[in-house]
Amino acid sequence: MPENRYTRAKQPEQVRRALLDQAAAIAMDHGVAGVTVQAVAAAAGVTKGGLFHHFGSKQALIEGLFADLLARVDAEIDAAVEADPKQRGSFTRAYVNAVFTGKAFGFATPWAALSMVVVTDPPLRRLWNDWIKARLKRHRTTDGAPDLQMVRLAADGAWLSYVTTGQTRMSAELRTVHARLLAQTYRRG
Amino acid sequence: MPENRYTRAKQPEQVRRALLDQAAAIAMDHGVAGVTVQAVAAAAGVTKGGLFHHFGSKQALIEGLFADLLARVDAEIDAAVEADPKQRGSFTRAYVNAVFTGKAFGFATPWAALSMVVVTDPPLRRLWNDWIKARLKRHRTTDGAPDLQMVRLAADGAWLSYVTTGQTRMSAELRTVHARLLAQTYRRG
DNA sequence: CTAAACATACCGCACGGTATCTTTCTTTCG
DNA sequence: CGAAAGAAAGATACCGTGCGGTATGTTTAG
Repeated sequence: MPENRYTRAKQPEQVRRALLDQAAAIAMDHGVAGVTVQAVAAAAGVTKGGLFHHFGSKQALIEGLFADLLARVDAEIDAAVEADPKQRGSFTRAYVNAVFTGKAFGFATPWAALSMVVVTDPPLRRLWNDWIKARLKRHRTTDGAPDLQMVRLAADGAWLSYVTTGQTRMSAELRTVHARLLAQTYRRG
Repeated sequence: MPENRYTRAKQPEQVRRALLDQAAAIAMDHGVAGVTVQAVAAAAGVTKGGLFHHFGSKQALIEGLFADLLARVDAEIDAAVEADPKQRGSFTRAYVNAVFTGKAFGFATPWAALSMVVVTDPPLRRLWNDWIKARLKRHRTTDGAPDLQMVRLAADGAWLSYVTTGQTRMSAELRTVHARLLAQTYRRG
C-alpha cells in the first residue's frame, strides 16, 4: 500500500492523459514540428518506451489526440444545441461558439495549435471530414440554409486567421467578428 | 556555341524556376512532407549541390517559393481591382476570385497544397500577415466594411474546406459558394 | 582567366521504431 | 490470507534511415 491514496507508483490512465496534454502543449509552444516522440515522452515524465507502450506509433498518438479532441467538441456542441431555445441555426451557433470560445476547440487552448496538423495529415483530414459531414447531415433541417453555411465558413476563416497570426490572446477584432456571426444566425429566422 | 539557342548547357534562371515549380508540384502530389531538398533537386534535373547554389537553405527555397507566389497574387489582384467598374468591394471581389479561380492562388493549382505550410511555418506566416495587412490598409476605404470582411473570412473558410478535403477538382457546392460570396459584395452598395 | 553554375562525396544528427530487461500491479490458487 | 504467477507499465539501450547541410572538385559562361 502506498503512502497515501494520491501518490501511487504507477497510474497509467494519468500518464496517458499527460502524454496527450503535453503533446498538445508542445504543439502550441514549439510548433507542430516540435512534437517529437522524445519531447512528448520527456514532457510527460516518461521515456520513449513508456510512450510506445500506450501508443503503438507516433501516428497513433496523434490520432488518439485528435480523436479525444473531437469527442470533447462533440459533447460541447451537443450540450449547446440542447440548451439553445431557438431551433434554426442552433448547430451553427454552437459551432461558432466552439471555435471562438470553446473549451475544447477554441482559441487560447492548447488544442488550437494542434488542430493545424489536420490540414497536413491525410488520416486526420478523414477523421475531421467524417465528423463534420455526419454533423451537417444530422442538423440539415435546422442548419441547412446557405446563409448559415456562410457563417460557418466565416468562422473557419476566423480560426485560420487566428492561427496564422500566432497570437495567444484573442484580439478585439475577432471578438466583434464572433458577435457578428452569432447575430447573423438570427436574421430572417 | 550550343547546338541551338533553345538548348543551352546551363540556364540558371530556368533552373531556378524549375526548382520552384517542381517544389510546388511535389507538395501537391506527395504532400508537404514530401518536399525534400533531394526530391526537389532531382525533379528539377539537378543535384542537391545545384539547388544549394541557388538557395542557401531549404528555408530560403520555401520562402522564395512563397514570395514568388505572393508576387503573382499581387499582380493578379491589382489587375482585377483595376478592371472592376464598381469601387466598393473591388478588393474583396478580387480576393475571392483569386482564392477560388485564381491562376496563382486558386484551387487546382500546384500552389494550393503549398499554401498549407503557411499555417505551420512561422516565417511564412509573417510574410503572409504583412502582405494581407498592407493590402487591407490600402483598400480600407473601399473594402473596410464589416460585411465585406465576413465575405473574405468565408472565402478563407472555403479555402480551408477545400484543402482539408484534399480534392483536386472544385465541387459544385464550392462553385455556388463562390457565386454567393461575389453577390454578397454588391449588396447595400 | 575568373567567376558562376553545377556535380560528387561525405557528414552529423535527430528521428521513429524495436528489442529486451526491470519494476509494479492484479489475479489466482493453495 | 499469503505467495506465486502473470500481465501490465515503464526503463534502457540500440538501430536504420533519411534528412539538411558542407566541402570540394569539375565544367561552363563571360
